[in-house]
Amino acid sequence: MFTVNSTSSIPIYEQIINNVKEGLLKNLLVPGDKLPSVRELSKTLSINPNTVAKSYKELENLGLIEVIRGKGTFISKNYSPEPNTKEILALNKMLKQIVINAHYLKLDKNYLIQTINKIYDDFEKGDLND
Amino acid sequence: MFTVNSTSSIPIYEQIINNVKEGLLKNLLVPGDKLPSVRELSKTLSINPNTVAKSYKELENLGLIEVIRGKGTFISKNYSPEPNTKEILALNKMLKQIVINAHYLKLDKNYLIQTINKIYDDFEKGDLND
Amino acid sequence: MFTVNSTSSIPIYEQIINNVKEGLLKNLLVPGDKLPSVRELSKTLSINPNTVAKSYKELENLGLIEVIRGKGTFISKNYSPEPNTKEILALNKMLKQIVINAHYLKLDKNYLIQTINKIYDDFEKGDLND
Amino acid sequence: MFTVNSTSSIPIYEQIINNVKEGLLKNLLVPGDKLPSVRELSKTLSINPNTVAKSYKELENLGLIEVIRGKGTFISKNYSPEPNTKEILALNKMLKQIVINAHYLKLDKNYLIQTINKIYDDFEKGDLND
DNA sequence: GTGGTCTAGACCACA
DNA sequence: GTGGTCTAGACCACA
Repeated sequence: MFTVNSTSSIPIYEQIINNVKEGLLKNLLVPGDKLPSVRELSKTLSINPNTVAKSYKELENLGLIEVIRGKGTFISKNYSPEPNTKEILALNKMLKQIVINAHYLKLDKNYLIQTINKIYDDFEKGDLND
Repeated sequence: MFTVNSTSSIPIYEQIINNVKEGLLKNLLVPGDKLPSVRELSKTLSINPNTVAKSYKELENLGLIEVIRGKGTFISKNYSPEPNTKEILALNKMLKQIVINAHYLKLDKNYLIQTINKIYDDFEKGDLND
Repeated sequence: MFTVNSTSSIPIYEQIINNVKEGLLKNLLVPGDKLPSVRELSKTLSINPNTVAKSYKELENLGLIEVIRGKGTFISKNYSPEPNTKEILALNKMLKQIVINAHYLKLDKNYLIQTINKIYDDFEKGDLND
Repeated sequence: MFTVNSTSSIPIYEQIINNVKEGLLKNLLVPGDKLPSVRELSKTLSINPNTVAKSYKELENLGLIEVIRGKGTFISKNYSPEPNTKEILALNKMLKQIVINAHYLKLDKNYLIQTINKIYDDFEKGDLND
């Protein structure tokens, strides 16, 4: 469930954040679940513990996970984002950017909507391919 | 039509590329249009000429613009992307990432589709607000 | 009267110390009162006995509680802090830090004084909410 | 204006954050001011650049400073906290904690209010002692 | 020159 | 054993 690609242009610590978000979507992670410890995950992924720690810190800032000192790191139980938060605005900007890019690639609205439908279908079918 | 934000996390040179793509979507730019010169645009935006040059270089690589020596830089007349190009795959990945982020923000498929519809509506109405 | 939050950034052993101090302010604890035993409290709060023991040790160092061997732990009867002790200096530093933080949050002196008045009012009314 | 104490129990990176907040209160820093670069400040304070970078990152998350890539770090021009933000709630909790500590140190409401008044007076007089 | 990312490794508080 | 802090130092994108 945790996989990172060190040659990607996306920083490793962001890939880990995405791994967790994706795990939530796929129900591989549910509130209360314990994440691997910083040291453990860094070994599994053959990366530096600091890099994992950075990911966990950001996930904590996002409110997605909670750290219990001396015990470990857990998926938050009561996570609920405020509407109109910075992140929702950021997501809207990303969508707008996608529309712009689609247009220049000669792809239209239907293409986008169909692709979104397909992505949701894949998740429901448990199709976990990248 | 060219606006950049130096504090954004998106590199300025990418913002310029986005400006051009957005101009195409809004029909502010059509094939054959002349772009401002590197020096001119760098003055207008108060940024380093190297940054503008980098944007134009990438736009040229993308096939979106053409440089005619001694005359200037123009929107390509015969631009048509290959299907299944790297960029379409990248766009699909961005869409998938958006679905993942939407889920963790408790936003569902309908929200995404409605937002996309809204973005297209805004562009059609000529509503150019950010 | 004893409540701890394992996800808080404040160590649990300090939260217990604060519980006792708060109990004194609210007159839930008065000199001579018996505190629960280390084992008892650790069970009630579902935390490690070592953590409770650490709290009691520090409260004893502060002079706030007294251990009577074989009988238990009690709120000190003759507690009176020396003026200008380390702790008073620490409290002054905290106040200064609060002033600095208030300013950067655009809150002024009146806000702080009103809030302090409100806190005292709440305690007098027996309003024990957090 | 930047001073850190490596023997303090407050992490160095937090001390730097406090330095900036304090500079704002004393008007040693005003919106638009450039902060020393990460490398520069790390040399001045004889600490590791990563530690300075961590401070700057958090100040950026707080919205107090803005990073302009390749140019440097600046005090935000349009900083205005949302009311009832997490930080204001945290400040209120700190105030409550101070009231509790004051009581156990036999200090009363008047002491706190007088001390706050004194702190503001000192800042107005330009008394920058710690 | 500027900040961002990452590795390697030490030491610490907390539970 | 758990995460938090810090140092030392490398490499990179951006302007």
